[in-house]
Amino acid sequence: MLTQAPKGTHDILPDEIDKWYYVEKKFAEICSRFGYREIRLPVFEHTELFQRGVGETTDIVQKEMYTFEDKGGRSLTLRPEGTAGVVRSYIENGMSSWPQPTKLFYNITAYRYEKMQKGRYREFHQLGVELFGAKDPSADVEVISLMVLFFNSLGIKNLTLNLNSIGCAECRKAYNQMLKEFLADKIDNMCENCRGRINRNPMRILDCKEEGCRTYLKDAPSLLDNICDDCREHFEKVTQGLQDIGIPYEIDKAIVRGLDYYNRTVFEFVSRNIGTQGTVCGGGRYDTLIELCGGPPTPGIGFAIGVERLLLEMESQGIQIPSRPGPDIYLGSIGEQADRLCERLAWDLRSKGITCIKDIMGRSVKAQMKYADKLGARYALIIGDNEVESNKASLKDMKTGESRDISLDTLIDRLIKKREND
RNA sequence: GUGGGUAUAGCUCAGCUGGUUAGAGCGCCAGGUUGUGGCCCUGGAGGCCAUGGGUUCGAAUCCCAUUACUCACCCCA
Repeated sequence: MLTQAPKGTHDILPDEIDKWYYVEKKFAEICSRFGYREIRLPVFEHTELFQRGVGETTDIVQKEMYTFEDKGGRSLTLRPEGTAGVVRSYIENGMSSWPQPTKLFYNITAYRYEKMQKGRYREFHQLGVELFGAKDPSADVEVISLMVLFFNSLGIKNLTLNLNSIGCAECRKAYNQMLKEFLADKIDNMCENCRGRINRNPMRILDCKEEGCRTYLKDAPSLLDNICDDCREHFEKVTQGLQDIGIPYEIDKAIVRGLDYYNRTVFEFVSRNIGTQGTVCGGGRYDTLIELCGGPPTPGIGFAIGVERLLLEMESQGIQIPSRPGPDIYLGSIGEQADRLCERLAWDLRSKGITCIKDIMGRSVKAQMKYADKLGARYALIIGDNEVESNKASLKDMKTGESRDISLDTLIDRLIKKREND
């Protein structure tokens, strides 16, 4: 236990950190291209926020939250997702009086007490955006196009964009009634899960994968076919907008999204080759959430990308991520005098912005060269008594293997010049 | 929460139906004559065989439990 990371967490080691930087940087870049600015929020919030914001009936709130009491007796919860916190901040900081719309993006860890499997962790990373104040369908299109551009910029192909509209509260009320009537004579023969859902959240029944239930559901009315005129028009404009810019999508009447706050447009990007947890990205519109949390009535829309799944997908597509170059130079030394000289040289080089590694192990020249090679150093310099005397040394190019005598006084200038040429 | 699989060196794995000092490759460290990496060669370190019980003359190997990892259901990013 002492030497084991908690279940569902994982270390990101130096060898893989470049991938993370790469993806995060790309995301920030694309977001700012659309005018989204980054927001950083606390890892924990008042438990109440998630109960209200995510929804009491959801699996997340009912059984997956990391909730604890602090020493002041407050009930706090590690965020299970990003939207609720952003909404809280939007209200608390009066963002409704900022120039509208408010466009935010974030890069967070999130926490859910879940049983692990491929692509599903208890601590996981999400990249997401939230757009407040725009109810127009073109906001939906913008957010979706941002994601597509992001995936494209990473070279990811073959993700399916699944799209649906789950209508507004009005349509859903009417639809739930319709669904209940449709199921009235069937529900007793359906699975336990469905029987529980019939009163709590009838729509979720459509999601059931049980063979038996599926046959009963074959002719069930779909929500999308029964949404109100306003919602229908909204959805049609969204699909039209996507067609206008050539973004392919599939209508999937089954996606409902597991969080209560969604309405109208919901969508996800799904992969077929990273296991059963194939949803790389999920999101949708939430026009009542801000008000529900105590803010002014404000429409909103957003999505979150699961970074672990994104990286899995990139790996499965064989996408190479450029890794950081090695140090500009390795300074090796033999003996105490030489080491002192290296110490000064290293300081000067680093002060000038040159990446420089010097020996601190007191190893043999051969061992030092091997080390320089493993680090991927561009150049290597070995300082011994002779070099201390003459203030000259031979600079070795680790790529070509060629060496050249140079004066130590000109080392920095030379390295800067060489780096520009590379 | 339900079910399946797995657990031997830092990593990837051998170790057959129980038999004495537990193995390989990679990695790490050190050497292969004077102060220079990659290839090659040699040597070394590193394992209470996940933990705890049992069966047996004898267990890494068989049985049980625990824990962890993993995959699937559920749900989701």
